[in-house]
Amino acid sequence: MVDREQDVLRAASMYYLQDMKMEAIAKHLHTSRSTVSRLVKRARDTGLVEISLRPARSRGPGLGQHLASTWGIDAYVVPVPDQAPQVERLEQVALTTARLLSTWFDSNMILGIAWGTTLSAVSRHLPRKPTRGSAVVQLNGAANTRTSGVHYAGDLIAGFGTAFDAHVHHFPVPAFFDYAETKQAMWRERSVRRVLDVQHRADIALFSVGAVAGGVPSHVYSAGYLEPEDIAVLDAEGVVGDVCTVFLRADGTYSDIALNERATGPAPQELRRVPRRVCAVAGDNKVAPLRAALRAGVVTDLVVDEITASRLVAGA
Amino acid sequence: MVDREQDVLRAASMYYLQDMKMEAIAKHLHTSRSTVSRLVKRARDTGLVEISLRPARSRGPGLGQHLASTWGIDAYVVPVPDQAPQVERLEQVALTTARLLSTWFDSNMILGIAWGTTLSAVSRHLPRKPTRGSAVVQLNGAANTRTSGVHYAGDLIAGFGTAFDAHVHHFPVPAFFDYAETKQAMWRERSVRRVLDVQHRADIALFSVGAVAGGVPSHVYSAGYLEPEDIAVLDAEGVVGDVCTVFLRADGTYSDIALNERATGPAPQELRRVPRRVCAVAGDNKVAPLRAALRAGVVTDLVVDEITASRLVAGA
DNA sequence: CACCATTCTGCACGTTTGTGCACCACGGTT
DNA sequence: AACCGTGGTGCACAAACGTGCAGAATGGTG
Repeated sequence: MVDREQDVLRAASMYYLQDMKMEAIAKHLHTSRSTVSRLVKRARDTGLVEISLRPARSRGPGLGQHLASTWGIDAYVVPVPDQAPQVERLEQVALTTARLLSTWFDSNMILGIAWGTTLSAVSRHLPRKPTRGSAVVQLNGAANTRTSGVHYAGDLIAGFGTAFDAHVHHFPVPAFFDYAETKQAMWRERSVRRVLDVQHRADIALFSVGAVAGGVPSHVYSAGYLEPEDIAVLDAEGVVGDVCTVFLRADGTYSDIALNERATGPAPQELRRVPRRVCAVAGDNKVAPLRAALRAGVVTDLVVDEITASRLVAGA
Repeated sequence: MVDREQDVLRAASMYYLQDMKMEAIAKHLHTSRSTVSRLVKRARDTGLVEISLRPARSRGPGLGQHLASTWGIDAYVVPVPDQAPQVERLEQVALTTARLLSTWFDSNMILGIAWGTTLSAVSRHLPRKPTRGSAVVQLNGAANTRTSGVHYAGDLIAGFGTAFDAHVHHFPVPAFFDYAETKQAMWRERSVRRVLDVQHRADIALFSVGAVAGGVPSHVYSAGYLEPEDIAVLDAEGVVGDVCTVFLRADGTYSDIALNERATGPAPQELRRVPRRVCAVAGDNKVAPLRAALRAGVVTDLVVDEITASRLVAGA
């Protein structure tokens, strides 16, 4: 066979665009129906076929529409069983996010990503969609006192990179500096500025929110990034969670929180320069930080499971 | 049931985005599997679900890629059986065009359309996709010496209008004026200017090409729009076909063709102001005019069947 | 209230699609 | 040349899906 991929394309086109039965396609391609089934599956897996739903804002009333109009965002509410365990909710949200992302991201674009439990789940579900001239950039540092974070955040970013055939830009700094002065100093270094520059040109940012308290603890609070006294200070300040390692209060404010001077992620104000800012959230303990993030205006596209969404609306 | 459409959405989301079996979805929705099958079908029919293939330009070599790189366009080559009759080729191209169009067109956009056999076929395959604040505008007149053209072109445009819930703007002029002076005069009228103004703001233009000679004769030449002496002049000028009633020579030139002074459609130069210009073509006799249209640079997105595409490439 | 028309539902069945398996073709190794 | 691993194929069966049909729910009308 001269060109295998050509058949994948033809099969997909005939199947999805022209509603032909696999039987008929098989005859056309001089092969068996089973092979056509496999060709079509392949087309889906390699991201050649994109299946998407129109976002909530253009639809009738409902949870999604409510979120959309209340916050002025596009909301994707993922249906989940009524008492689904947190893990499953996370998994479904991650799957949906992965698909949406792969329909949005394309050649010559730059994707900025944070890291954490949610993002890691997203990366596991990414379909492969080869692009050209695109890049993936890490939005905040990952090193802490115990590890360089290279493996954890590195693998994560690499996952996005290979899914899209994108260049990857790592951000080799700790999640939090110990001294704000070090950050100031580093931010003047050209190696760091290069990464910051790529971040500023990002077309899409993908992140979740971190919760200070509750069920599945965010990496930020559990992996030795913060000292006990830091956490005590956060409590005192009324912090409910973070976006890209920048801490937020319940009302969405974040300036004058001391720790943010030492954080490496983009503050909401900077983040808002990215045209499309996708936030994927699942979990009861993330309701409060999610509301804070919405108030801070950092979200343009929200992917959230039904249960979390209804708690968000209810507790408003 | 409080909200029927909500279930359509949930079902589609679970089925397409989360790969759940209909059985499982049925349990969630407290209904039967058959109902879920119907919900999902409805989601497809109402355009809530969009299925699309990545265009040729980002893919490997092949007919589509060749067209894409030769002409700098996005090409969608529709696979058809080797000896498919012209009608079937047209039908398949129309189906694919209809789908693509409905993924591209959205709220607050303006769609300009020509008319003819091909466009009529496209309108038959349009899925319903309700939008808000959008409009459809007729690009060229349709009246001739025998009918006002209102029914033919009118129904066609209405079809697009209802598919998208869009306002429709008719263009109540003949396809060709008998005297160029009349056109000049009419173009100063405010009723006409209003339509021209909408045309100028179009985000997408949809048209085919007309062929002077051959198999399925274009409406333009067969429905009494032109007098025999007009056609003789066209032959003498070396005209191979038309785009929106503007005639083109094989090399894509069109100025100084007398008849174009009396045509009502936008000339290539004006047409090129529309950001996305979709051309749907099927049929051997349309190869020459298609090449002329490509040379004139009026096409950004081409939908064409495999056979026509290969003749285009071959005879270059 | 009774009536009809319309729409929706679940069932049962036939159709369409997915996949484990055995097999074959090919290129690289020993 | 014999060997082996990888990736592809068709078969046959199992799983998943679509749809005609008959009956239930809904919503006007007389």
